[in-house]
Amino acid sequence: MSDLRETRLEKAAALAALGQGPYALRFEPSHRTAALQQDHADLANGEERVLEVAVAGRVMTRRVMGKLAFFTLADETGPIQLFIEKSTLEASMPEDPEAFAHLTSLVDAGDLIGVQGSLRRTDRGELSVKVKGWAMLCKSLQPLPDKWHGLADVEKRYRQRYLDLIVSPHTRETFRRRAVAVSSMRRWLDERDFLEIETPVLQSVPGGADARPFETHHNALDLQLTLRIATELHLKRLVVGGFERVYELGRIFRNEGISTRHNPEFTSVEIYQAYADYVDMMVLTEQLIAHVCQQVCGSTQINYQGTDIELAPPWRRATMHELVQTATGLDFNCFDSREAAAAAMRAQQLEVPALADSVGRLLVAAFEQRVEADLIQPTFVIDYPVENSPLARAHRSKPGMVERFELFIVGRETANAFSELIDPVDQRQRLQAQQERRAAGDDEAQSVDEDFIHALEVGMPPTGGLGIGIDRLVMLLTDSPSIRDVIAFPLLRPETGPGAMG
RNA sequence: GGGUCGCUAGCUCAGCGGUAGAGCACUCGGCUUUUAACCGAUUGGUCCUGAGUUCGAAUCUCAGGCGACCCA
Repeated sequence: MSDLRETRLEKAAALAALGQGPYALRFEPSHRTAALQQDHADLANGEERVLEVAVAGRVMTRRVMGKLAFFTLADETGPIQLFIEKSTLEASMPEDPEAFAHLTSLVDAGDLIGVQGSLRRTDRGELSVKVKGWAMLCKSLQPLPDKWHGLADVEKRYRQRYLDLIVSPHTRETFRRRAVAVSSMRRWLDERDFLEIETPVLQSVPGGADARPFETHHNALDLQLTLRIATELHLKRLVVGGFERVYELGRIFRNEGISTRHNPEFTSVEIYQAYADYVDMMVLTEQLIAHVCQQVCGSTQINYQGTDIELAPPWRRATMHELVQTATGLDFNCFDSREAAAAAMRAQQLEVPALADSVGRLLVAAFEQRVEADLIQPTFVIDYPVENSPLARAHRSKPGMVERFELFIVGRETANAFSELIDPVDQRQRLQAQQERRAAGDDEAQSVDEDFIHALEVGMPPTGGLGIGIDRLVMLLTDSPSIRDVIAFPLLRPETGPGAMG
């Protein structure tokens, strides 16, 4: 390992002695490789094209055979072969009579080089740059991952993502798609007069979701602060302030476990539209996600882990009550006590969580156990019990319920929306009930944010609000099984011990 | 938090109670149509850690560490 590094440092010194860097200031490529591959697809085997090109990239493989060598050079768009002939190279580089020996002995796989030459398709049909000049751009001191197996160690893929990106075109494509998803989402919202306004990450009262926050401290004010667990309460303050369409797409932090669907920091977009309700938000959700899917995948029909998914609107809408009744035979409207519901659930071999202290919470428990995982095609699950939704408005016609939906795709919660609660008296009671649960030991329960209540007392228009988990959406659009596949640098335990990489 | 599996050369892995192995990579030599190039040679090890069983442990047992997958 360190032998390889020593050898490469020696080669770097040899290059420096030849006036070749090894860390060049700049290089001007004339083309990217994918464009060359595409534009010269018609070049016949063994033919050469009268065209001088300059390309830059990383040397991926080397095959040296006497007085002829083949390298593959990859730029961001992909690979192209270098056809390196001793006689040609040395005839066009009179300043270095050993140009071929230098190129083949001082350039290793992993180095970044620039080459210039003409285009030639080899007898075996590989489009190549026939090299007439070369320059070292950056000497690499570390080996590339195994050229055949790649980065087989999953952990190393996340820990050293740069290596994963170098050797895995699929990983590059995933992050390219993520960028397209985010930018097309912003553009769609901007075109509809939504304003993106940034709200604080550092908060003294975390709110807007049931989750444990990360804690931190501001020295100058000697103030305990938490990282935000949602953007909801500040975006609503902006609606109170008169912005009728606002959103924020950004990072959220929740102090919880790590799984294939959870990373402690993740990205959400929250969208608020004044004078709208949750039915309007359903339409907005399906339009927005279908649009993003079209932009990213070129179609609204996609395949996720072997299952075909159709994202063209309209999507199925079903109440939580109906879904649970269909799946379990239990009609939760009929239960007049928690015990009655619990007994009926046990009769169906459903687990009855001790923390679920009401019929509504049991309904949610039954939903999670028997329905959620089977909601493969996009489905709006509508009308939730009030107990679990302290920021959603009471249902217009169903007592004990709120106007809320969650969007499920491939069995995963992907979006959450309400007709927002704008009654400050009701809101205070709901948050106080949460605070009591908190005092009783539920550390995911919410607290009372007095300034937020004050804002509601100033008056907020009827508003529809929506949150979408960007990471889970990107997983869907990139066919990724784990959230770690769509986060460039997912949280990992730091490496310790003598081999630690920092 | 529970279960299953894994940890041996830089990488991918074999070895499962008796001298530590292969392929690739690296280094050196050869080679003008290769693309996992090929041919030859040389390098390269805290077998995750600790304790135990044994004449003898990479191998068996126990504990711990780290990771992957599944479940909650």
